[in-house]
Amino acid sequence: MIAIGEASRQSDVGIETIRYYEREGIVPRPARALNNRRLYSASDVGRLRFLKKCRDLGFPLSDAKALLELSEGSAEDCRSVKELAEAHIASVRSKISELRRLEHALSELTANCDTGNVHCPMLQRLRTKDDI
Amino acid sequence: MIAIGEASRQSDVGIETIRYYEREGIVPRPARALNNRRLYSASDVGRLRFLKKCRDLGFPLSDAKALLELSEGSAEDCRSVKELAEAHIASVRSKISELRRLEHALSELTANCDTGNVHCPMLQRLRTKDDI
DNA sequence: TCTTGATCCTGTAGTAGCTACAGGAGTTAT
DNA sequence: ATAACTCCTGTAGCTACTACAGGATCAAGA
Repeated sequence: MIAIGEASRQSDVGIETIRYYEREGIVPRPARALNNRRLYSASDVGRLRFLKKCRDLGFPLSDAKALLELSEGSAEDCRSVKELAEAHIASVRSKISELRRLEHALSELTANCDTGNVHCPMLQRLRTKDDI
Repeated sequence: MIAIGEASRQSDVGIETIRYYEREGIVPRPARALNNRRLYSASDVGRLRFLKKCRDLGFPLSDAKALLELSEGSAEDCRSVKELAEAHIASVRSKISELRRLEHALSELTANCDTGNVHCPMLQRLRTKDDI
């Protein structure tokens, strides 16, 4: 059993974040030493690492929590995992295309930008153009 | 001079958002009628529309505020506009590549997902794999 | 033994950019 | 007169942390 600082180091999840996950009920409350300090087991650290990977993959915390529960459940509900993952992939793809649209619009807007202009073409279009 | 509801309709900025912009000092405080209701001029609406376009382009509100100020300033500082825009384009591009990395990782993780699996391969990899 | 520095505790507030109330007052149409 | 609408202020909620404040405890060295 290790203290929170060591659990943080082993899982690469910040100390404050660990306590936050506990407050939010994402991870179970850990054991406590006689001096009231939190004590983490290997499987506690495993949960934190699991959550870290989910978050690194961009899953919202609620999904990460659900995935963790699926992972701990008796029957591994592969279908639910797949649904969560595919919904997330879809949202990632839609973010990508939205950002590409932005990139395109911004490139167009700044195309005529030259530092010597008296009237800034980008500002003019932001003032007047109806569609971006 | 129009009321806030009409200004909201004309600018496509929500009523609560307009009041929020006022609180935050993004737009100047509008005139008030004798009954204390806000009154917006055509240029007030113009400012809101300008901000809306900046936000739609993904500029953070602080940038939108700066661009609005540049747009209202006496000398149009095209160089500053260009700097803001290019920094923003860079951040959009970096978000895109991060999301593409995620998309790739997620596709790999779900590649072996099939609803009939007894052990979910994605969960297994989330539990064990060190690098995502 | 004393002290120093590291670690831990709880609880609260801040971040971005809104959005959604509550509770009340005034306006407009029938 | 009454109902439905719009407006007002002020506060709280959203995501997922992060950063304190103010205090307790612990380990190691002089």
